[in-house]
Amino acid sequence: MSNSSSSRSPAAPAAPTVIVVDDDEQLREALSSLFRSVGLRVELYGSAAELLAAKPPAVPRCLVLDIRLPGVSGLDFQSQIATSPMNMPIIFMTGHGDIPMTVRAMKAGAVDFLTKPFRDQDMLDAVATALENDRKQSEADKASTDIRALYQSLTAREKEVMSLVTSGLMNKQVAAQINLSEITVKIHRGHVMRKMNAKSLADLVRMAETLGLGITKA
Amino acid sequence: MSNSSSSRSPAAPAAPTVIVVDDDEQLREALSSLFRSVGLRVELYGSAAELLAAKPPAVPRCLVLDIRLPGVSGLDFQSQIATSPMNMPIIFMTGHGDIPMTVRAMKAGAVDFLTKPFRDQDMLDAVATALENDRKQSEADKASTDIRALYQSLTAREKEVMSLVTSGLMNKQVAAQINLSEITVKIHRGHVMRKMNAKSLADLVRMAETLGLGITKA
DNA sequence: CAACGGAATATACCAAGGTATGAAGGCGGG
DNA sequence: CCCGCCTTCATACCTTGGTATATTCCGTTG
Repeated sequence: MSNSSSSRSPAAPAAPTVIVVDDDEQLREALSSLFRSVGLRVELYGSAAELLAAKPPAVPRCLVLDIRLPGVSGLDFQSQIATSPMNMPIIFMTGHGDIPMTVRAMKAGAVDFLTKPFRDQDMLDAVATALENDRKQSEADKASTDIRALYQSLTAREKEVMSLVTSGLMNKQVAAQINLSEITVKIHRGHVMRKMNAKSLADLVRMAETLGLGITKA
Repeated sequence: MSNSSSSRSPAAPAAPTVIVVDDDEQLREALSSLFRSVGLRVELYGSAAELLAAKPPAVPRCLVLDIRLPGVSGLDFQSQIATSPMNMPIIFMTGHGDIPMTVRAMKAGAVDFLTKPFRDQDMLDAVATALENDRKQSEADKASTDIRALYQSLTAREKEVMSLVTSGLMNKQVAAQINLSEITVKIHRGHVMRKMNAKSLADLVRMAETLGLGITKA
């Protein structure tokens, strides 16, 4: 069992994937072999539309994209993807780019912007950075999403109590604030702790921070 | 002309300042009048060295800088300033820039990278963004610095107790962890609350977050 | 050396947090 | 209509947090 061929283990980290979108098939193939040579998975597409039609791979992944694409431009595609669930780090390539284009891409969060011809190592460095960013991002997203799900399982009152408690008020102060008896606040508070799966008040405060609670009504 | 010369009010928000560094005097003057026309303070320098010799103005402020400067390059100056106490947002200008230069500047956090000739409005927009960034940044810095100062006033034991308490442990658990009696932990804890000026445990937890406590020894 | 502050501990007391049991009213869905 | 859920509150009891007072030990500094 020195793991070789069959890798259907559920806890497998899933090989990092690079998605290449370029209308030049030769370049696609060259990039594909470059990336595979360092152990990365690769998906190739000739246009943005093809990519959108496909199912996005598991994280970590990133996009390597020519700024000039058939159909939408690379920059437009960047803004499009940024607000979609398959948001991922982007590395641009260009043959005839200009500075304003570069600035726009970088402002919108591109990891790098390489001019053709580029050195293989520059591309690999950019991809490594992008994949690491994606890993971190999806990790943070998951934590945030999980907490948000728990939070949504709270009733309106419970959310209210959680907000006040995590802002540092004592039970009696919370009670006065929302016109309840202290004992009722304690009950809600207990429910909040259980439902949020918080093992301590410190825990709950950190969750409230992640949720952005308390900033809301300032 | 209601308020012109004498503005020595202590709580004054201090006019936002744009610092221009360019070896072309004509351009300096043009930018100066542009910025003053929208009510901004301006400081003009012919080189990076001149700026470094001067006393940096109060926030909010930002730097407008030609990429090609006498002496150090704009990019080198950027890395230099980034780690210095007078760190501030930078907007680059260039007559003969290229894409790799642009990418490097943007990766290093430049707010914008304008090619000469640029439209006045583009410059003003960039400056407005930069000043807003600087305001936010210095606000966050100040909060963090204040908390760090309070934290440094704690004794070694108190720091230890603060770390464990904000990680969610009960007094008795803290006591067991560092081999103390519970009563002693309570005393240290009380000292921590007073010294850190925390009005509640929630407060203290948030401060610990700002300090990056608990991540340290995982 | 003496004084001082940090650290540790104990006893005692009070305030606050937390849970269990019981009970009551409102409101929506089967 | 009845059941379940949310909400509210009370009494009782126990745990935990927080403070005060007092004592001891240690190391540094005037």
